[in-house]
Amino acid sequence: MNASNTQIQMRKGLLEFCILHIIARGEVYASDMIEELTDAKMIVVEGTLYPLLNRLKNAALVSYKWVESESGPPRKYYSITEEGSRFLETLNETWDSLVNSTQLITSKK
Amino acid sequence: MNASNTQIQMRKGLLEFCILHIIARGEVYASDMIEELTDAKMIVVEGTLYPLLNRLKNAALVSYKWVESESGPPRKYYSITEEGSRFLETLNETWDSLVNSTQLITSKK
DNA sequence: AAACAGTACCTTGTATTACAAGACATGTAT
DNA sequence: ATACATGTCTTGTAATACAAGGTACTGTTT
Repeated sequence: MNASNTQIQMRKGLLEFCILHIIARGEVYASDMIEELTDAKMIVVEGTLYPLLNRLKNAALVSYKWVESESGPPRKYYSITEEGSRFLETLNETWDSLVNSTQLITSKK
Repeated sequence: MNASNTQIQMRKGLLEFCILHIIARGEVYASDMIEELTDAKMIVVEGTLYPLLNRLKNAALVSYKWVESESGPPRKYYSITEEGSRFLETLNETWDSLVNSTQLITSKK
């Protein structure tokens, strides 16, 4: 039990939420997402992201299309589906509630 | 992939943080913790809590003593250790950082 | 005393998921 | 050709919340 593992555990589940938000803003491919997450100090590696994207796609929360790159291999550009948008709304509520609960517990004297 | 599971995943890792906070405030036993978490709308069941308390104890972040109850079986009253207090401080920072990162991502237009 | 109910602690098995450490395939530059 | 960068994906491992039980102690009712 160490801080590093706990950080991973805390981040768990939040990634799905953040990824959906990023995709909801417009078409992006994996490296775009990693860049944005990294900029926000939310570290994620490829081995985490790709399976997560596949889960989202299998759940019909996102869709993708192949786009040829001008230099390099083709990319999968993801967009959010209607179902994904609805799901994201419930996640927003879940997150607000969770922050609220945690605030309540951790700020008590 | 459903909201209920995602809520569980989001809560994952936060429990350890919240439990440590509750114990840090004074001696409590399991039912006290469940009551406080439930009041704060952070659901947790016994099958989750007991293994978590054991992990914390094995990591020397908390300690406990048996206390006879006036009615019913004896209780394990937990307190936080010095090491636990230090650990909790790093978790506070981790949480702040995580909230900040999430805020950054989810509020972007 | 025997049976029951309430309280408190704990365990086993399952599902989920982040990560490490790779593999593979495409395009560009040397 | 060879090397490098880019992009997608897979396998195996570890961690942990939960469901669904079990065990043990105490007091109450029959």
